[in-house]
This record gives sequence, C-alpha cells and structure tokens, in this order.
Amino acid sequence: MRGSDRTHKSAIRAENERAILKAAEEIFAESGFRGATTGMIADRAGIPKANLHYYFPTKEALYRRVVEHIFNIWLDAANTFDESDDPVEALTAYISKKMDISREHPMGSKVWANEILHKAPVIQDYLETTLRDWTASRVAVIERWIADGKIAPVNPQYLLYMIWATTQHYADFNHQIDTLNGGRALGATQFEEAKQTVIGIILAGIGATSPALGGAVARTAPNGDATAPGR
Amino acid sequence: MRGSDRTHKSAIRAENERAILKAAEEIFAESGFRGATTGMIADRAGIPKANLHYYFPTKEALYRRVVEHIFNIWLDAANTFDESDDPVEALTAYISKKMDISREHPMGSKVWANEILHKAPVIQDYLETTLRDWTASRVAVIERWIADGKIAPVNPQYLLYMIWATTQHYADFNHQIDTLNGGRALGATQFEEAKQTVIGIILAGIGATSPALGGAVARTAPNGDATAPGR
DNA sequence: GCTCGATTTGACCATTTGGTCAGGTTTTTC
DNA sequence: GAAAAACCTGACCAAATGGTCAAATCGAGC
Repeated sequence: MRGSDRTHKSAIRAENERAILKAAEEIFAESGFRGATTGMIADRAGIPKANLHYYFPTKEALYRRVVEHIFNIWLDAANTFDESDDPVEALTAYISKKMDISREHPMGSKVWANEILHKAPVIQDYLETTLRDWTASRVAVIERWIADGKIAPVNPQYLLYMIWATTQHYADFNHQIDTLNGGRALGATQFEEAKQTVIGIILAGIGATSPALGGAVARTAPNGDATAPGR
Repeated sequence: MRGSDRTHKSAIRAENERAILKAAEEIFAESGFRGATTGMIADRAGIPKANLHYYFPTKEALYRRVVEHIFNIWLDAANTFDESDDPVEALTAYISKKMDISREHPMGSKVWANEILHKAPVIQDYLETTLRDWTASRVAVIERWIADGKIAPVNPQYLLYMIWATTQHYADFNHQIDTLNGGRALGATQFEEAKQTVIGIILAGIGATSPALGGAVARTAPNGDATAPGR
C-alpha cells in the first residue's frame, strides 16, 4: 500500500520491518494477541527481542500495524465488487477474489477474525467508518439489482454476511477443513471446486442463475433454454 | 448431557462448578485461552482464585471442560439434520437450529472458533473422530439427495462448510454485525429475517426450492405454479 | 580513516499470572 | 455432638513476559 512514501527509511530498516511484520502476522494469527509474545515474533523474524523493540516500541503498536495491513487487503478485494453492474459478474468477481485471499493470505484473515471475536479493541473505528460506509453503499447496489428484477428479493446485509462468512471460513477454519480432508490441505483443484460451489449456490440462491449450472445463466423467464452442461 | 451420573457431587460442588464453567465460557470467549486469566474467571464467578483451583486444578483442565460442553451442544444440533429424509425439511431444521444456537449460545461458538483458529490444540481428537464420522455420514445423505434428483449436484462437503460458516458467523462475528446494525444487536425480528434469508438462499442455491419464495416449494419442473407470495 | 547517527544486543527489571499451601470454617456422618 | 470430610482463602512463589538500557558495532558521508 501507499508505496510512494519510502520517505527516509534505510534499506536496513525497511527490510527489518518487513521481516518483523511478516513474522508478527503469523504469530498473531496462530496465537492471538495475548497468546503471542514479542519473544516468539522476534525468534520467527530471526532477531533478538531487544532489536524488535527498537523498531516497534510496543507489542500493541506492532499489532496495530499488522491489522492495518490486513484491512487494506480487505479493502482491495472490496473494489472488485464494483467491476460490473451485472450481479452475476460482480458477485462472481467479488466472491472469487475473497476466496483467493483466503487461500493466499489465511493469516491475515485469522488475525481479523481474532480481532472481531474479541470485540475489535484495535479496529473499532474502522468498523464504524470505512466498513460501515462501504457496506451501506453496496447494500444500495444490491437493492437496485432487486428493484430491477435482476435478483430475487433478499436482505442485502444478510447476503453480504453470508458471502463474508463463507469465504473467510476457508481461511479461519482451514485447520478443521484440512482435518476433514484427511489431514491434508485442499489441493488447487479442490479449492477451485469449493470456490465454484460457493459462487454457484449464492448466485442460484438469489435467483441470479439456475442452480448448479456454473453461474453463466442469466435470470430470465423460468423456461430459458440455458446452455445446460448437464450432470 | 449424561444426567444420570451425578455420582457423588454435593450440591455445593455442583453449584460452584456450574458457576465457574459459566464464567469460564464467557471469559474464554472474550479473551481466548491465553488472554483469559484464572483470576478473571474467579472474579466473574464471584469466588477467590484459590477456590477456583480447588475445583479445577489447572486452567487447561477448566478449558477442556468448557470445550467439551460446547461440542456436546454442537452434536445436539447435528441430530436435527436427520429429522427428515426430505432435503428441504432436513436442511431447514438443521440451519434453523444452528442459527438458534448462534443467538442463544454465542459464547460457546466463539470458544470453538478460537480453538480451531489456533489449530485445535485441545479438541483435535474430536475433529478426527466424532466430527469426521458425522460429516462422512451426512455427506452420504446429501449424495443420495443428489442421486435422487432432489437437489442439484453440489459437493456436499462444501455445502456443509457453507452452512457452518454462515450460521456460526452470527455468533462469532456478532460484534461486527452489531456495529453495522448501528451499534445495536439484531432484534428478534431481524434475526428471524436473517435466518430465513440464510435458509432461503441455501435451499434455492442447491435447487431444492425456487429463489426467495420462503422455502416451501419443492423442486419440480421449472414452470411449477408455486404459491408465490411475493411480487 | 574519521565522525556521527543508525543499528544491535546481552543483561536486567517490574509486573503478571498459574498454581500451591497451611490453616481455618462449614457440612456431613455416625 | 464430635470426628471426619469437604470446602474456603489470604499469603506466597516461580516462571514468563513486555519493555529498558548502556555499551558495542556498523555504515555512509567527508
């Protein structure tokens, strides 16, 4: 984010902060704020604890930086929601992006989950400003889709929660998913199937497509001769 | 659970253990395992810390008891899945029950989420036995529904994950939901609408009903003249 | 190759916290 | 009603942990 202000940071400082933040995200995700110790983070980053405190004066300051980083990723994904006016395209892009983030960035999602679970002591202001605004404007978009007859009438808030819950589940609960998958992480093919299942159920669930046809069928008259690939 | 073995517990012991477990569930949910202190739990339960350790020798033993209690509630809900052979009835009952638990028992769900987030250090064996078995057998049920043409072909695992994620979201992320609801918890009416939205989207999403008709329409020919109440 | 700020780190400290214990009080049992 | 068992608790301890600090080292400009 904001890559333009590498103000005065020396290369050494930049590299050390990067390594510390990476280690911190992992440790905070695995252990929560209280469960994480600055000693663990320093070890993971390969530096002495005192050196960590040279760059980040307190554990809380470090945590805040980690959470802000994650929130920026979240916002980045949020933009894909606006890629199209068509609900099928927009939701497919958004859900797909959120699923990708859950796969490639599970630690961040877990830190976020931990934070909300504990009543957002650090990010409450983000929830009440940025997140609330974003949500309100997307609710308006969804309501227009409903008014235009593009999707079935559903409460947009609860639709959004469903999307968030389902996509983030693949990051936050990946340990449970892996265990139920025989102790192995979902492979690329499995994950792609999961993604298509999520997209398919939601789009069909709001009447944007017919069930289980891969998400390509627009909602028209119920006898529309879709390009049904069959079973 | 197992109400038959109040073996030798005095009334005093029973009451104190109950109060401690209740306090522990709240504190563990709010603060996680490491974030919770036995002092906090003892305070919440209204007893001195040393007394808490008289009943539960270690913090971990207390935590284990809390998690086991939660798992039993989860299993209880799981039974509603088998109330009917019909997917609409079975899934409606199951989702409804899980939503009710999220509303009435959010602390338990949060403890569970915390545990999975941290790779299930305490309940890994449950995941690999009871949960795995339960899941496998319900996957078989769903596969039969698909084979019988009662629902569209979807991967049963990912359908189950979607149900778990969405229903538990209303407990685990209730702070975020409350914030986006103007800082107030969802009222009974709102929660009921959320529940119906979840049920409606999932049932329509797998082709068990038509979209947004309230979940009463069986899956027949796409021109079935359902008792459509809406627009 | 010298200077001065940036960086590194082992040693250290105050606080927190899980858990213990000895001695006291209450309840149960006979 | 007294002995035994169960229960209660203030005081205490050892370990862990967030954070400090002074001394040492490094690096870039001159």
